[in-house]
Amino acid sequence: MRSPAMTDVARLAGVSHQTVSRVLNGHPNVREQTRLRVQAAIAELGYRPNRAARALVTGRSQVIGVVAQNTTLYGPASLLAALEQTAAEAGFAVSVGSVSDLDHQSISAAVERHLAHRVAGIVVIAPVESAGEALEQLPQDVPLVTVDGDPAGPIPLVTVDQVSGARAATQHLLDAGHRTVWHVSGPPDWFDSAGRIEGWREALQLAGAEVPPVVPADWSAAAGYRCGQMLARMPEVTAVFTANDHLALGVLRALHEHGRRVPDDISVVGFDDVPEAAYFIPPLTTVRPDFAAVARASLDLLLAQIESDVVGPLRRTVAPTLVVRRSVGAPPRR
Amino acid sequence: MRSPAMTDVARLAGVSHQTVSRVLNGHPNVREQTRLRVQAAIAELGYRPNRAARALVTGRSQVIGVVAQNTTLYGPASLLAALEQTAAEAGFAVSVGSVSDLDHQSISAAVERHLAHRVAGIVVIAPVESAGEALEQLPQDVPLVTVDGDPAGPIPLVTVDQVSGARAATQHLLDAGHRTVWHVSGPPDWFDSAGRIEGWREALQLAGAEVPPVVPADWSAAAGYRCGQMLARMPEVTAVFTANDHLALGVLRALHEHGRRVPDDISVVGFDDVPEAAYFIPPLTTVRPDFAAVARASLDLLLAQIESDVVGPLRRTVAPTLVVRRSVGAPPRR
DNA sequence: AGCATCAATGTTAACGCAAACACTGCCATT
DNA sequence: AATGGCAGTGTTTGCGTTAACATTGATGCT
Repeated sequence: MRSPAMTDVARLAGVSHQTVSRVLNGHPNVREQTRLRVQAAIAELGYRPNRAARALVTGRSQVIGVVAQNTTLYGPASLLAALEQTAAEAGFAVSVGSVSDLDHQSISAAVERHLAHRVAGIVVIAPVESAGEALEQLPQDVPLVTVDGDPAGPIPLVTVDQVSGARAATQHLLDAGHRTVWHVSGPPDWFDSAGRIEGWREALQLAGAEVPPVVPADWSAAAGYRCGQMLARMPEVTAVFTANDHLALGVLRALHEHGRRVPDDISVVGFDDVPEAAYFIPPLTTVRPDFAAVARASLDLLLAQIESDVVGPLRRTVAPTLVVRRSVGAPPRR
Repeated sequence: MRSPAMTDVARLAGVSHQTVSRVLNGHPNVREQTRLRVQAAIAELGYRPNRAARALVTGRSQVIGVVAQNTTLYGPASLLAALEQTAAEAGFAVSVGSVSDLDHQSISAAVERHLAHRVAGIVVIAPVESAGEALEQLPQDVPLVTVDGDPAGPIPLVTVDQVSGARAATQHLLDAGHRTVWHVSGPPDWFDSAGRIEGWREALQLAGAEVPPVVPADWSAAAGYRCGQMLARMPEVTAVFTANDHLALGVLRALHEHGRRVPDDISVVGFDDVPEAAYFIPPLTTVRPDFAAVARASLDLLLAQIESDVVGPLRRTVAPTLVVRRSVGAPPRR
């Protein structure tokens, strides 16, 4: 028994399938009484429009493709969830296309998979340079938005304001009385890392503070732990801003093992506000990006392109907020 | 300029569109020379088959729908990522359908959204009773697999062996010399919670140990912290098994604040092995579920149904492994 | 009254593809 | 030489939908 199609509904309601289509798509010129009859027939048959057929005839499906690398990380996972929810509210489904690397080939392959499905638009979470390059070379026949992509690139972009977030974090530490702030950074090829470094450096320079060398890491607690072990041995370090919360966690443990108390001896600030950051030892002061806002902005940009075919250097920035907890204090008296 | 269709390829290759179709779908009876000509034409035009058209004519798209509640949590996020990857390898795309609640209505709505797209199959991450009930009442015209669903239900199911994992965790604590083990559990309506409670209780009973009352919580570090504050005040508590790692994190902090050292005074074991568990203070002994294996099993079951229409009480269980770190030690001498 | 207008509805033609069926040679068998 | 089978290919049909166009009947205007 195949599922009912539009003609079945039409037959039951005593109208043509086209009228059913009009009811379904909210066209104006349908008599109220007819509309009700059709809707009753739809309900009675449990009819559900076939999106594939609609996609075929309109050339676009009501699906948005998302390309991301590692949806296990807190940031991407949150973003994906927010995108899905926002898209659902706008009547779109979300199809995920994970990708092992953010190199040219993987990105193109993922995008083309989405293209084969005739998605209405694509959101690429493209935090590294190579991703941006890959996208620029893509056939531009589908609405595209990048998130956390290349701020200097030509592709419509939504991004968390890394710079202002990092600035706020650093300023917060300076305000507490620290002479300077060290920074444990994320992977060097991520734009997120670059932005956070930039904001940190700006805040220091603005305050006339010395700018220590960046301590390079990745996003993992493991790397944070390694860097923390080093920082713990340097008595002049009294304040650390890490590029994310997991790095902070690693740093916290290293400091703890070396007997350096937080915040009494060293203050620490993270980035992301993962849900458990409030339960680190001590509770972590951190910067919270608004993923829902990023998702909304991305969809806005995408829908704007879908509906009006304007492709321009669209850009949207979402400001994060500082969440103050107990991991920051005054520097120790010398 | 619309994108090329099969007929365009056919014209260029000097064959009929049907031959192009045969080449695309790997049908045998095509001369090698013809195949090459067609493939050359495909490459030249940059032709890409229209999945929507294929879905229309075959009645099934090469898409698998996933229904999940909160893909921000580590477990669901990992599972989703693993599913996506496994599905991609089998030539399927994954469409996500998040759901705010796991009640009847939300689940049905999400499933029906997927049905409208004529997905080939649906994976429901359905860890609570109400989800199972909703699914049983659904029209059974699409292959369906639940993950972490009702072990007693009639729907094909893949599940992490919560019981054996919890048993191993508890046994590990008993082996370290503890007289008994306390358990901080997850939300009471989750099957995961129930399974972990069951395994914990089994291990205690098998060892002839006293079974303390379950300490009820949810999955959050906040709840873990609250329970930890209580447990910290009870001198007889020397070993705690928490239903997940974030609970353990909260417990660890509460214990730390009360001056109870881990593992010297109290031992703690978690569940999930989140990436940062190794950097808790101290590094957390925990149970690691194999999400990739769960994803593979789910897809196996789904593809089996898709290909052969066998719907039976299929069931697959994936055993987790204990990861030993430093949060477990011998109980303090009295 | 006659005609234009317009709302409400129906009819037809795509969209791109795969399945069913039909056709064409060629080869092996009788 | 006639027959049958079969590999290789083409033709036709229909999937469920929307868009474009066609039709109908009622209304308002001159």
